Amino acid sequence: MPSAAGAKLKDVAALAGVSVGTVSNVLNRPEQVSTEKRSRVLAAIDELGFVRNESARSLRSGSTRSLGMLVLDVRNPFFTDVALGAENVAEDHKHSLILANSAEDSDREQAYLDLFEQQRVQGILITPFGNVLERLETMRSRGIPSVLVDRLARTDQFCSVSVDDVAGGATALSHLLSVGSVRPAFVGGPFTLQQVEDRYRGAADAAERAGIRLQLFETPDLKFERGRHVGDSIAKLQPNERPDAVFAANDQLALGLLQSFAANGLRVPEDIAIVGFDDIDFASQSSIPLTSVSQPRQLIGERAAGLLFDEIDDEPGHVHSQVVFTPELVARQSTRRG
Amino acid sequence: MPSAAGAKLKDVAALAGVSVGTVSNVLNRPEQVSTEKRSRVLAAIDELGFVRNESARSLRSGSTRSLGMLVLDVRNPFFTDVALGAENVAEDHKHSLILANSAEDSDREQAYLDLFEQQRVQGILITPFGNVLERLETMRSRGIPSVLVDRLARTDQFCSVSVDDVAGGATALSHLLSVGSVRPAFVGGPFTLQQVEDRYRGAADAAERAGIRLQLFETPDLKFERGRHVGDSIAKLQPNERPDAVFAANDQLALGLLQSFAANGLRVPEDIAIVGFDDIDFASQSSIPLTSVSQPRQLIGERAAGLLFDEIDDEPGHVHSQVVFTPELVARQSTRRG
DNA sequence: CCGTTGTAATGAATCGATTCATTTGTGAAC
DNA sequence: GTTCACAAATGAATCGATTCATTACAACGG
Repeated sequence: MPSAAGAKLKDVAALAGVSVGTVSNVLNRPEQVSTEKRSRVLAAIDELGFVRNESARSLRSGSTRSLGMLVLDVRNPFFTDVALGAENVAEDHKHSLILANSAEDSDREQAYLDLFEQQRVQGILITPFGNVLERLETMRSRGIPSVLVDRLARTDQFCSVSVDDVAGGATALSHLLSVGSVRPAFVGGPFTLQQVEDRYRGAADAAERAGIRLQLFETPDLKFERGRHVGDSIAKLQPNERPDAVFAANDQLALGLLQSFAANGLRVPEDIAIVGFDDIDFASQSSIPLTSVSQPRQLIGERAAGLLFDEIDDEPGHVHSQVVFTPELVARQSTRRG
Repeated sequence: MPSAAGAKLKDVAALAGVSVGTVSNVLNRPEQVSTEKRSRVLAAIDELGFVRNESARSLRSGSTRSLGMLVLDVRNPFFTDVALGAENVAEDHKHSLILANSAEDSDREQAYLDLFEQQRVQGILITPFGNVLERLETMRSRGIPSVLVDRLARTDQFCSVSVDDVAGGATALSHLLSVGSVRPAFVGGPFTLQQVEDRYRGAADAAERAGIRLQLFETPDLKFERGRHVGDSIAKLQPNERPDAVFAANDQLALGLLQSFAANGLRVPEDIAIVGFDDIDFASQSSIPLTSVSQPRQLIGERAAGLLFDEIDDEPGHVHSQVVFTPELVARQSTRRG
């Protein structure tokens, strides 16, 4: 249990009686070193408590063993799951993942991109918030590629991994119809969010195909509180003009509706059914388990990281690709047919 | 919008017509450079798109601008909140926080400590899982101090920031008594977890002081599913031998109980009241909002990071301190008195 | 015995920013 | 006019690991 402070490669070489080059080889290409010297070096490393200096390593070799990941909100379980998937892949490639939180703030987003650039990460996984695509392109031209996560690249300048929200919206609404809804409603907003727009469009189209009108309750955000608020106004409506089922643009909103309905004495699903979107853990853990549209979160992270490594490893021959997952519905009690 | 690839400090110096030392000064001590040269340098930096190489910087200067943080489970909202608090403080000190997930796995924990050591982080925030205290001490002796998070240091070798779980347990139980419980129960385990042990002891002592017996339902873990399972067996008991209130060791467990009781037709809080621990967001977002014992999560992270910087900045004179927060109860509908 | 081939090992040069001892320049003081 | 103080600027040395051209040596064939 040695505790010498700050041994460096040179010291190891001296103690083992070999050259610095040999020590470096033991660290990086152990198969090219004779068994005898290798074990002498390893013994010396152990005795001195030598830890290799990553700064020096990456300065000389020109490459860091790390990826940067920039998400909109670390507190959102969706993103931690995606990050988990990405981290697993990074680990397989012996890279580490630096997770950063733009917190839906353009300045922070820029600052973290600065940081990633300074740290010379090998690549970036990002759910863009502000207007950063142009910057990402110049970063790629300087050798730092990026992959868009949870956002379809409209250009073919990037790889992206996303989910087909239109299909998800259609699935959700079809499900409501299949359990007997004749007066469905959509709750969500703002429509400037592509995902809200897509989920609504999918649902509206599905309703139209069935010859049914989809009522709309537009909201300025997707938070729990907002759901409770909208829920209160829905509960106040006369039974004959009240929706018999709602599709909420995400689970937070859906949980808010659920709480409000419970507080207002509406029975779910008998009086009104609810389907959410994202299938966060708490959807299934609610008192009345929530039906939700599920996205393969870890898989999204894994594929994104996979694409990124493709581009890192094969820079010239790389062809950008857009991976789009189709979400699936998980039926639970909140839409159980009576 | 320049796109030259890989400009380095020397290039900037050449373009601005100054020495490399001056450019470095503009970057690090701008007040020591004349206004004229400073602006010439800044213009050159801009024109070349120069980004300083952090590896080279920290190799030469011997210090990185980063902290490592190692938590038990990034998917647990408790830890993301703590991390958020720590990150804010790190940002104030112009440091970045590298967040890693030991996932309650000793090997991963060791691997991340290796990584932190190689990256020469300035300090470490850690919720230890395996037996790492000894290693942390040798790391400190090599210049990397650490602070224990959500865990009271039993030695005075470390700073720590934690919560008084005994007091929290007592508060929870007193609350149940105050709303009229005469047959309370505790649900939680394993008792090898210090936190479970403490919360139970606090509750048991409070019950004893009131001359009331605290029933115990021990569990092998603290997960949602487990709560549902225990809830089912509690619901099967005869009304006269069934607890009239339960204190769950954490919110996951409490939510499981809640779901089970709802499914079994027990009314909360009329038939049985519930109090949880942690006050995660979803506690308040449940259909029946959950009373819970709340820990100042972000504050924990902030204080921990603060103590760490104290030690980093003032290595010789630093005295370790143990910060212990007292949690507080947030009463909601699940214990509303009838 | 010489030449060839291949494996191990060597160590000086290198990555790019920072540091610091030194030089240059300016103005004030005498 | 000389000295002194002080600010500004310089550039060579440096951090520590990696790289790669070179050397050392052994084995083998002819």
